[in-house]
Amino acid sequence: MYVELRHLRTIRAIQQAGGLARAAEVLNMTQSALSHQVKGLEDQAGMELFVRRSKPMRLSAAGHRMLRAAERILPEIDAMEEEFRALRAGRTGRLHIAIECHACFDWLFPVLEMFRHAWPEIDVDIRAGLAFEALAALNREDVDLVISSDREPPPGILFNPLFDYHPTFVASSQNPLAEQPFITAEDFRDQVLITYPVSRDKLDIFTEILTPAKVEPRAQRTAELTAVILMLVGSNRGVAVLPDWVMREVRSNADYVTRPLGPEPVLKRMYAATRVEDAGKAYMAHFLRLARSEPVKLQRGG
Amino acid sequence: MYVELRHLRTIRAIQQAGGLARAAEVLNMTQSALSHQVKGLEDQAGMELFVRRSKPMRLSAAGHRMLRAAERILPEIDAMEEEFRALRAGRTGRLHIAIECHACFDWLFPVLEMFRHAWPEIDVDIRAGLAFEALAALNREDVDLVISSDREPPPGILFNPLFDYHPTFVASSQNPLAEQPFITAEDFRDQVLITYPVSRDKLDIFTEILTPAKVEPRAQRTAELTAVILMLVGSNRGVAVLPDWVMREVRSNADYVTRPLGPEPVLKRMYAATRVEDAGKAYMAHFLRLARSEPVKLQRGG
DNA sequence: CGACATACATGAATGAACCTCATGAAGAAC
DNA sequence: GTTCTTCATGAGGTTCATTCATGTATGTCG
Repeated sequence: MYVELRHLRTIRAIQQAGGLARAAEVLNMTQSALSHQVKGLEDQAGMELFVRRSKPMRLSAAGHRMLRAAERILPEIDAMEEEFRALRAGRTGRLHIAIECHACFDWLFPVLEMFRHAWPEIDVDIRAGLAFEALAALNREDVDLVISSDREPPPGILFNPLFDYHPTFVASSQNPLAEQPFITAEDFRDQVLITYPVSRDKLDIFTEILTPAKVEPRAQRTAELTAVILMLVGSNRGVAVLPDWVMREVRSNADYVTRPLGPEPVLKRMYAATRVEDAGKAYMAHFLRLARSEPVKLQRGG
Repeated sequence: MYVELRHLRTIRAIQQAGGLARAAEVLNMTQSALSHQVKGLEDQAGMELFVRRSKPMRLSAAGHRMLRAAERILPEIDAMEEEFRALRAGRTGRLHIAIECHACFDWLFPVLEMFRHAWPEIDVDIRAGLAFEALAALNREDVDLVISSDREPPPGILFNPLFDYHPTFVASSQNPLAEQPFITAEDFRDQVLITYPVSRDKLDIFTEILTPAKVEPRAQRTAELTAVILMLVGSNRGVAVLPDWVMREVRSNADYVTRPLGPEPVLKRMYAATRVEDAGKAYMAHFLRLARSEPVKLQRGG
């Protein structure tokens, strides 16, 4: 039994138009075509879908069952097609974001909140968990945007610069290092380093400082949340290196000291990686604009 | 955009099989056919539904949207097709019943209850309201069975006899007519007659007694429910004529008297009208068997 | 790094499915 | 009874999905 949407449309049209000839007009076909089609469908179904005793033919019991299916399914199809039209028009789309940078939650949430208001139809999501191989996921279209500070764009991927930041040292004000004007790799030998639970090549402190200098901290422990890391640092259980914008709240707090990594301060750039073919999309451009300006405002405001 | 179920099946198969070639096997087509089809579908959609950068091709964002539609719609179709198979096999069907005879609720409910257990898949319903023109509704396939005591079967309709019954007079034991051995038309001249709220040609007392004798009762009032009619009769607010099986409960009650209509008792036959083409159906035969035997048992049991 | 295997795309040809046209039959309306 | 409406039917043409044969790109293994 090979039912097709065409058949469902026919069933519905005949019911609504109250007859085969009228339905044919609605469907832009000849009455003959519809008659043939109904006959074929009834052959497939193995039973009569219409009662022909009275003249304008009417649905039989079985026909009513099929009408029910039609009335469930066809609106579903219409909705999908409407969504595709919107998709083509660029009014809607998907923005699933992967973040390689844990601390980015800080500014990403406010940005997404603003974005959602401007583009309510866009399917927005943050996909944690696949921090690994986020760029591959971008290529596979598992996600549509990756927040990253990598630098070598693979082919087909665009790295849109967002803003610059300083990976910044933070410690308890009781920590001896609080005396120094800046912090170097060697200073970490005696420290417990607190980081996000991700691989070292995703952590600025390793990629920029420790790994090049071949220095290993005394110990390393991890915490998921920025607030937890700062709490541990505040109680002098260790030191951390976080992007400067995270320091907003602790800079005015006497329990903490923040210091640049030195001697010359490390400067890194945050990127939003997208597929090149998404570059032209209006909602994508809007998101990038927000992601460029809002974090900076937050930073200044703090 | 002419989406067809074939396309939805394709989308789902490619997703499940994890690739076009494998999906082609599942769908019993060549890989080439599927490739052409996907291309056509993407032309229709106006965008790529699959990502071809990596080798086994995968759904794009838009493709995922279509997959969602497929996963909603295809089970719906499968369910319908399964139902049609069951319909062809006679395991299922529809049994919508119209009753021209109000008092028939009494035995119809127990019968339907038994029937539902034996044929749980049959779509059972009682359609009140269209007591008028019930036979026309049967022809239009609005209903599948009509409980009636008419006698002239229209072409295409089968009148299956169920059982015979006596329209029986019932009154309060305080009513003077309680003295008589039987009741005639003339006896109603001084009585308030209580009936169901239907036209006179559906009421035995009129068709069999009063109309032929051209007798009009003193007054007529109506009540929907048998229990209400009996209550009114019991408090001597009027008299009624009901099928004998209804009297089951009141016959042993000293407040009531029941009398045959006379001089020779009126005998009527109850029928279940069906379409001739439904005659062969197993569930229909089963229902008729129940409707023949159960009311009689109820009558004896009472 | 080159050879081989795998996976998808393409083009022409075939054939089935669907549509139209012309016409017939059977109710329904007058 | 005549006429109008409504659906059915058959032949013929066109469209469109599928197949076969082959090309191309990607992934994999020695």
